[in-house]
Amino acid sequence: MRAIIVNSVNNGYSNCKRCGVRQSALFAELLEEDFDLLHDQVDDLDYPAGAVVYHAGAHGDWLYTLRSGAIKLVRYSADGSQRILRILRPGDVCGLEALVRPAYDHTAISLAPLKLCRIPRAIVERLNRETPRLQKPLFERWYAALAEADAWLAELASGQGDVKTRVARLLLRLASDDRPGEVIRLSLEDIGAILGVAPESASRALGVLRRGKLLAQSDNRYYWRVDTEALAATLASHDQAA
Amino acid sequence: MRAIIVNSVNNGYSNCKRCGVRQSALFAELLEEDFDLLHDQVDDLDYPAGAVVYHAGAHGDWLYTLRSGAIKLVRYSADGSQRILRILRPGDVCGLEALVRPAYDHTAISLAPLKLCRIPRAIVERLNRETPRLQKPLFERWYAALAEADAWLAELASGQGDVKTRVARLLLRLASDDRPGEVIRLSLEDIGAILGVAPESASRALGVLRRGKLLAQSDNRYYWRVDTEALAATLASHDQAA
DNA sequence: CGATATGTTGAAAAAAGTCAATGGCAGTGG
DNA sequence: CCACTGCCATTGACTTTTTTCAACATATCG
Repeated sequence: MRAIIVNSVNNGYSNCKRCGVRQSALFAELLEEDFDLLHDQVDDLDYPAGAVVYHAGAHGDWLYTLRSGAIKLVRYSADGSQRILRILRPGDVCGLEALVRPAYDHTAISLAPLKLCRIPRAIVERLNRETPRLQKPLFERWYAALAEADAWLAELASGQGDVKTRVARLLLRLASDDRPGEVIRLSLEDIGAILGVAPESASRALGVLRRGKLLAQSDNRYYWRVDTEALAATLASHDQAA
Repeated sequence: MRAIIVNSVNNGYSNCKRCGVRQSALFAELLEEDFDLLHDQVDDLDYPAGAVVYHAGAHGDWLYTLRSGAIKLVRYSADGSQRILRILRPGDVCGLEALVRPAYDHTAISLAPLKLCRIPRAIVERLNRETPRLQKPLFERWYAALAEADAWLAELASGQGDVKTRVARLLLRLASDDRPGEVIRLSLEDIGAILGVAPESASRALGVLRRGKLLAQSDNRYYWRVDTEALAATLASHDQAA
């Protein structure tokens, strides 16, 4: 579980330029010349499910872009309870705070087998110093993280409906174009750590969705099959009523 | 209430350079020469309590730095309910998203009479283009907003204790060195919109704090008097027990 | 194939929400 | 200056939701 597998040390020129997530990722606007700086510096990593990419408090030496899988960002309280602050999906960047603070703020744990690119912080800083083209994507990333946090506060926190509707909203929010009809599978404990509810309550909410044919097992053990449209419709009518 | 009072159009050179919140604000690291760009562009505004600084969806033409008072950032749901996503205090920057999106994400409303500086977005963008010195403070601001959102998710959201402890944590988090022993006074409805609880529940929680001498009226109608140390101690022992 | 994790379900207890009545304060207008 | 009005806060009684605890089922992994 703690093993990390380094697939290959690529040269940035050939791999990053062609990377599938490049459009949505950090290096979308770089030019040919800029990629020379990445040469041999970006590593391509695989992690199994449940692996820790980094711990809160660890020295922030790398930024990561997620190519496939999903990551939970966790914060542990003094009393040992945990809270999940965000779920990252392909295209997202992880560890941005390394650009501003010496250490990571959260613990990053994989929810499914990961493919990610590990970029030394120093390289990002240098690129950012030497070309103006990295700044906009970086601002976009900061904004994306903040917008996601705001959405969780506004939609998922308590007072925004009963547990059942909040679980439904969470599933809908986790849906991505990346895997249509599929949503990353969360443990009851994880749902609890996102919504601030007891795992039993999460179980009951999922039960209702399953019975309503809105949720089912997927072929892939790390994902659920979700009827996104029907779910959205249910939520819309529910909101209307309220 | 909708009136805004423009105190004075200063010239950036003389006023911004000497501004009390400059150290913690956007322009901390600028040099003499950079201030020439600010000349006559930064306005000094006063708002009464309860005034709207900008509406969600409005064109994001300005960034604001808060010099005194407090601002709530509000998001309204489809059903008319509101959620408060952050409370800004002196030194904070407001409307950062204007650098990345055409419109503001939240509605900004004053909780007490405000003094703030209004900076045209274009000026910030230009300064940022022409000097590398603005980038770090901007990154810091993005990070500060995100760190605050994370803290609210982790400490204030449901599942992190009963209403009473969450209200206590909120008060503690709103305390600032700016006004030692004082905390911005929130209406019960606002506390509800932050914590996702009913105003009546907030009232009962405040009642307990008042009876424990941890909370009292202040001379200033817009603030509470809070025994910060005692409050922190109460919370610490409570956490320990749990 | 058993052992441990994780998920499900029921019943009781606790927390918070709702509803309604009351009280207090601020600002308004006689 | 006082009474009136409207808004916000407080409090109690009752209802609903959610948690908790416990038992049981199911799946996963060695």
